[in-house]
Amino acid sequence: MQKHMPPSGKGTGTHTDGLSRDAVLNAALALIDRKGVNAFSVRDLARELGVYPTALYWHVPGRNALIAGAVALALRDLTPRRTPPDWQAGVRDLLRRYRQAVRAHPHIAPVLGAQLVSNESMPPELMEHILALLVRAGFEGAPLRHAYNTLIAAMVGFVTLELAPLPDEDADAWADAHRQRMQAIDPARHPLLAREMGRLRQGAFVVRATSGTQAPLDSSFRFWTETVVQGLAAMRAPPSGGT
Amino acid sequence: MQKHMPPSGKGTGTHTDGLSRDAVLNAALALIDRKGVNAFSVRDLARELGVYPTALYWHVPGRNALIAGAVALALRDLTPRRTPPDWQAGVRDLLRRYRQAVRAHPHIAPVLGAQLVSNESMPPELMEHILALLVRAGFEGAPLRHAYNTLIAAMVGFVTLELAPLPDEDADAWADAHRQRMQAIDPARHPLLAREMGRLRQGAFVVRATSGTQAPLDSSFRFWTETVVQGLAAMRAPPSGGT
DNA sequence: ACCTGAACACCGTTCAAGT
DNA sequence: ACCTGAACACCGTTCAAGT
Repeated sequence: MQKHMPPSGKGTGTHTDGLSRDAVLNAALALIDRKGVNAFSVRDLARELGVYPTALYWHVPGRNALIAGAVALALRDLTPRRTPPDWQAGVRDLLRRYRQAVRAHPHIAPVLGAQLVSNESMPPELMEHILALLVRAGFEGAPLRHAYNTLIAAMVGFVTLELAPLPDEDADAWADAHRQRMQAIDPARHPLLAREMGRLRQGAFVVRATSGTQAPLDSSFRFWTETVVQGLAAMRAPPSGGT
Repeated sequence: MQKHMPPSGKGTGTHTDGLSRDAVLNAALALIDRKGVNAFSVRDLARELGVYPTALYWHVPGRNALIAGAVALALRDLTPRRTPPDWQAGVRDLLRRYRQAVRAHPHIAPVLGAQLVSNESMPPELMEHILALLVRAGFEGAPLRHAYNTLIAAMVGFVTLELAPLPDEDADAWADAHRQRMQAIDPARHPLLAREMGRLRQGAFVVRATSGTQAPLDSSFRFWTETVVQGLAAMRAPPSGGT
């Protein structure tokens, strides 16, 4: 019944020969950092560790768990130790820290966006911290849950898109083709798109031909952060009449 | 040089025997709807079409293109024909329509969140429409680009998380384990999380044990939408002094 | 307890060959 | 123009066996 249960923390610790769950996950994260999640394979990882592929199954239930564990490592030091009194500063700080953490391991971005729930990558301290910020902002009851969902979506959403991987097989070929496609936009049918093309090419989702890894969207990220902070501030009280 | 170029639209059209790029992509979307993107395989698709796997390569360059094309199909009728005069209503409508489109094909959510850029899934009409809304809201110059990025992230972000697939192998086993994990939260270390547990289990990211497919987060989505609208409204003018 | 080794049932994609 | 058919170089995971 009870498998995948390594030496229990204490014990051994003398020789670095044996694999250990931690060593495996660290190696997995390193490999993902180099090749991306899609190209990440159990067999590659085993090769890297000088071990038969099946040896890994002693420490970890399978490929998915390897990825989830690696992502958890990447988010380990994300949560701040204290909740700042100013909730708006706290939100800004949270978004900034999350972005920093993912930027250190850009290839995990797709997993965070798409499989957030299915792994235990998200530390409970982070969720507690988010709730604390929102309680300080004055949310309670049902709206607290909605604000919680909103803040998590805000934290993950922008960064997932910003760091989304471009096709890395024939990277240059794709980039050229994409640039042409964008330059070929018909100004008659899409006037605004054509007019703003110059600016959008600098760094706009879908239009850009580079990933956020190479060309960070710093000022758009700040804009995003302010939008969220202002929006949450406005949502604290029930909408005051009007249209 | 020029491959993957089917009959050119006109012509034939008499017999439904030959594959045609469109038939292939439609079948791909149907298969993805049933099995999810991860489990989607070229060989399965070929089997379904009663054809050798390699036959598909005549109509489409490879697996990635199959997925991108299928996603593009799912977003085909997303863009509204006209830009409403009220930009706030337009934003609400856009987010709602996007969510509806993805809810019709929930398994494409991960791809949209993570690979938005790399495929041509995003129709140019949609980008034009987004720009039109934001111009109506009063954005121009650099802020227009930032608002564009913000609105796209807002459109994609929440829905990607809401419809993120849970582990579907041992679904029930995972759900039970996850519920226990959440129930075991230590109230001493995570007081707010423990206190709000009852409400959060109903439908909060990371905490919930069901996907948005089965348990939609309707009211949180409305909250999200309002937050974005209010936030954008606040960002139209430069922040007016104050702390 | 931890790893080897063989085996199973798959993959995506290439290339040459058919019609 | 469009598809067959064989082949290549991979996968993740199982199970029994070793030590």
